[in-house]
Amino acid sequence: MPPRSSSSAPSWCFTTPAATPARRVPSPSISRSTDRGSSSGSPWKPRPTESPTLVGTRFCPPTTGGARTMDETPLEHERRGKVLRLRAAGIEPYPWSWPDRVRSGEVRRRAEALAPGETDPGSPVRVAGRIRAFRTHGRTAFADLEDADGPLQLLLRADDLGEEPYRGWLRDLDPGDIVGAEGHPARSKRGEVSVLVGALTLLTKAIAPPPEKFHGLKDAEERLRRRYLDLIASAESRERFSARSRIVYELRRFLDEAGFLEVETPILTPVAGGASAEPFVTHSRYLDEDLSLRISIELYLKRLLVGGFERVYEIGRCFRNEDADTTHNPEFSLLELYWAYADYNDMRSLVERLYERLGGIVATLLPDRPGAQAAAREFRPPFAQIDFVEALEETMGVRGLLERSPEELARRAREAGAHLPPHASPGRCLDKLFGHYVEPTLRSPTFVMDHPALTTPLAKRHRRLPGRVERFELFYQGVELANAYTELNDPDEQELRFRDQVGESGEDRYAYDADFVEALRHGMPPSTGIGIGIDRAVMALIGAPSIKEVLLFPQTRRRSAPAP
RNA sequence: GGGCCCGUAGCUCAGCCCGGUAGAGCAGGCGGCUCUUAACCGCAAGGUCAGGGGUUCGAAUCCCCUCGGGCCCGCCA
Repeated sequence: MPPRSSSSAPSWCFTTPAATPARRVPSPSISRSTDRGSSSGSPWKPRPTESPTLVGTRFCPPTTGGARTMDETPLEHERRGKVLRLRAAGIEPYPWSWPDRVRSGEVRRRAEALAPGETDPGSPVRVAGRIRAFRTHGRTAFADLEDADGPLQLLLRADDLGEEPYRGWLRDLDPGDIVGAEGHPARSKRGEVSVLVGALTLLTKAIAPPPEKFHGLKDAEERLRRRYLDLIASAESRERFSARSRIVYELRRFLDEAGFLEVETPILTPVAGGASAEPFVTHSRYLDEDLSLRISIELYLKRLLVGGFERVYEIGRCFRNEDADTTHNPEFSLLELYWAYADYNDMRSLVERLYERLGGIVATLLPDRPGAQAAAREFRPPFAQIDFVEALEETMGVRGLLERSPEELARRAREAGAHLPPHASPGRCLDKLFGHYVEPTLRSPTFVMDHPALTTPLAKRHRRLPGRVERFELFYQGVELANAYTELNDPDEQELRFRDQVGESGEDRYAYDADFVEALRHGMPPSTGIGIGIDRAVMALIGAPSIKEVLLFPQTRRRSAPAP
């Protein structure tokens, strides 16, 4: 670390040569001219040979390279002119680095003890961030800087910075520019935590202006398409996505502590199985075969149970070539977990502890978000449990539902508003009925238990209840948050169910995975498995109304070219 | 796939019902101001009214089509 201080003057004083670190070689700043003592001739007087049009009309950029392009706005044109002027003055608008930086939180801590108008006499700090607002006030100016820790005011005075820089390049500074400032923690006379700046360095010139400083970016479409602007303008948005990252991080920690091993399995697969959904299909030139992007992770993870791994999970992107809406995106993140020698009761208890942990995390992360606070309150074990059939019969006011004819079930489902194909299976009808009558009523966390076997071909039959499988789904606020089974591990039954599915649907969307059946023949231990949609889990935990609020870049249509 | 709503300056929005020179604030320009914080004061500028077509003497405004987005319903474990 090179020496920072000078014996002759306060180290932060703008006009002191040692004001900036000696190693700051590739990072020219406004202190550059004084650094090198080039006192002859101000860099602010444009040299006529280089940019003649700067004389007289300050804001008419030079013609060389300054011509306004077709799709450039007047504002951007103006800012490009500033770039040229800065370069003409020997200031690099896009320097290389800004070492020894502290974040605004550090400054805030040091300035907290100060009285209004007081300056911390200790060592200077170097901060960096984007300028959100700029208030000039004659020979004093205020800039609102923002970095990862939040906002921080810069207090800039001509007396500190020097006449030429203050009247010169500071005027070419705009909201949206990224700057580095060196100076002392201070409080303004009004008490605002600030940095009393001794030297200000342009770190990145923004050509395009940021969103409006007070209202931000509201247009829903623009917020999705240009998420970076949403993030610049909205602390709430930044916190939301940070919270998502933390949720996934805590999820991994929880599972690792529980002894589960994270693995990675193929996304490009010959057969997209494990769920009923339309896959995206692509083509391998190497194999000269069509491959599907996975729609679930299930069948590969179960192969690992056959292979001897006893607790595995994967968190990964899955893809379904279907519509997008407030709860669906064509690509989404799925957690699947498989646990040998355990059953769905063990899994239920794991899920309770998991959501309890995550609820506590979001409550801490997002103290001002009602949805997050509600989640922390609600996800307290034990969660409610209801029996699939009992709950449905009670809500519908019908007895013996499982003994009703397929025709009656289809009729009742259609009466409930479901659009069903002519020969919809009874299982499908029961699913529809449950989705219509019961699911919307499940507001607090509720396990729906022991589905009819008809609705769930891939789970193991119930050990006591005939016609049922060992399965649970977790619902919260009417949305499914988890789906778990005691897994089917009988290879012959698995083969039959694959065949039934393919035959019954009459569609090619159900894929017969012969290789998976072959794996089961070698013996998969009794196991339980679960799938949790990460995006929906995050939505539930933070109270987001749409999946687009928890996806950084949700799928959007290509912007169309103007019609001819 | 069906219904409803939205698209005006870089950003946030008026104007649209009831057709008659397209407005404001922020941001940007010029000038002023040594403690402001949505700073303030003065001046000047900034537009493919999403795109195309139609009605009309005249269309941001009325009608049709297209594009993009949002919400609801449907479809999709």
